[in-house]
Amino acid sequence: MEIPDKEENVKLDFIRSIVVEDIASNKWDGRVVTRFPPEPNGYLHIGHAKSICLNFGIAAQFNGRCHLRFDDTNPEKEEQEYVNSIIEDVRWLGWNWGEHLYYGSDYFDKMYEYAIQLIKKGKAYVCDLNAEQTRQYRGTLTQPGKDSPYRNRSIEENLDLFERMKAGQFPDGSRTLRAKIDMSHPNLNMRDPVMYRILHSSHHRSGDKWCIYPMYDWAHGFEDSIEKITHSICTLEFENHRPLYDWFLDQVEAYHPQQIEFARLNLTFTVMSKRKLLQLVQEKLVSGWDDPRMPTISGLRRRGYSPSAIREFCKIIGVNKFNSTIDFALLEHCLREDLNKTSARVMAVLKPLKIVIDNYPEGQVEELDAVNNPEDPNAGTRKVPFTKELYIEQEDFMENPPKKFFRLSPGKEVRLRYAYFITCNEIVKDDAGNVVELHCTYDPATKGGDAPDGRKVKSTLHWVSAEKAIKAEVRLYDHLFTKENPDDVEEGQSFTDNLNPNSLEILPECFVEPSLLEAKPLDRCQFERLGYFCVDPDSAKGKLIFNRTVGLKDTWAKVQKQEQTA
RNA sequence: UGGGGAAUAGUGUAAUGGUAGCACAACUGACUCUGGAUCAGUUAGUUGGGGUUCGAGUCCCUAUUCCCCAGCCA
Repeated sequence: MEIPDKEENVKLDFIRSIVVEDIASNKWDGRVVTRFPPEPNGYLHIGHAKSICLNFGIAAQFNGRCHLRFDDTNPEKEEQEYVNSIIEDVRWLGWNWGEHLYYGSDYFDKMYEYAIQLIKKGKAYVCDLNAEQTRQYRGTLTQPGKDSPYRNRSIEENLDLFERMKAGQFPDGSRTLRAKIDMSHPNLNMRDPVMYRILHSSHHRSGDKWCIYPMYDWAHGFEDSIEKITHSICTLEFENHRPLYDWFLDQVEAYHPQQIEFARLNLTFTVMSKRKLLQLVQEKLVSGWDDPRMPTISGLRRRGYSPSAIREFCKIIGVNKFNSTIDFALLEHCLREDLNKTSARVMAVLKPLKIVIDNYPEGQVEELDAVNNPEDPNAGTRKVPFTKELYIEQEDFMENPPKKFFRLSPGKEVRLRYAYFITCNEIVKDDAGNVVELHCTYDPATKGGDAPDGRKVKSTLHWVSAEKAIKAEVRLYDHLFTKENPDDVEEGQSFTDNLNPNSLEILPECFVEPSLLEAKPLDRCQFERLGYFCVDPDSAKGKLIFNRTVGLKDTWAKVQKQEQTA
């Protein structure tokens, strides 16, 4: 497993500043305890990574600890599959919670005791209003609510009714336990919020033990409290809930962590809500939660992202209290920066064009030395076989090249990387006029790629031996959505209308150099001049499949684009 | 029109009353056996209006804009 970098040098964002102050004032006896509390109702995505890196990062930086806690208070949406994936993803990102793996559902008994306590204080009551009535009684943003007719039941009656709710004597939705706060409070969350609802639903952990389940507001503070969390970090939309968080904890005089809210991550060209990601999966608009186009951790992993690239990204985007949308290019920048340092280089040809070296001996095979990673001398070298018939990239040849095209064209000399200078002499076309084969000559004196006479070429091409190369499938990806903001839709449309029809391009007939024969799923490498690639888990013995993680920066593509628009 | 938050280059993010800095993006150029990488450089910013102050992105007032809240979801 990759180990996260030292967290010591992380700049002090507003949350870390609070932590530093609290340590200085000894507010929590010097303790720093954070938690990452996902609900297991979906797969984790890059937005969660921001929260994970924040919480685990703070713990690492300040000698504290961070708990992984499943906030599993709604059995209707939660599944073990999600628990498993979340554990895998957080671990893959490189974080370690030690023995501190918890489940909110493990605290249900304690929460129930607290509820009894609140009823006994006259601060909670069983309400017989149904969901619709409850909404009507709540009032609106500008109008106060009305007290429930059941608001003033006696403590004894409430105790009895709540006991019978727990015992399963009432059907779903027939009653709730509510906090007695203030139906005219300007913050709607304080208008007698529901603490428990009746749900005869089997829980992924507690099974059928309970048929009443705590609501988030009631449960979350106690989960934090029981675990002696110091800084309970959550996203902005919970700001309105903080008064309730505080109220509940204070009513029962429980240990009281500090809730701090920060802005969730938004990224261009993608959606980040679990609901929408679920929809993409359920409607089969992607191949699954781990589709390489998904912003999920599992999707990014399969795409070839490295944990350290994601961590670096989370580190540099900062933490704040206002909504912002990060340019996807920044994520890709972090990716390339990491992959450039760590990826072994290999040669692969995606759209092959056969070339024949006319003056190269028939049947001869030369094993040429190639550098594995120019950024890392320790990565060593490997042998690449050179033969009379080769493949180069179709895009690397043009019959009638424009001025700025440096690659192969009739009469032009280029270098084949680590091999020889070659010159194109003859073009073979099919009946339709497509170039299907090139005849070239090589200069034996340029073996290894340097001309003894000091002559220069403008371009170096990648290539593979037609006889020795391995066939492979390559999957190219583009943004899943065509718009920077996929939610930018016409009236009546949905974000799925902005799906990019060209987000996946499958190239079934590619060739990679033979050193890749033993490549295993999730192995990463750079295809020289093309980009970073990763072996897809769909690969089987004898059938290699590569995902393009991200392309290399391509100034030629930029030049082409400029000329098109000019 | 209730309450809670927030506004710094195109995008992010620093500056905690004292020269508005950094990154990404874009654009130049150098170098290169990856048109990669690397290096050098350019463009570009404090939401508006008042006030306090020797001095304001920062403090005060005011206006504007944006986000969140009316689940028995989290």
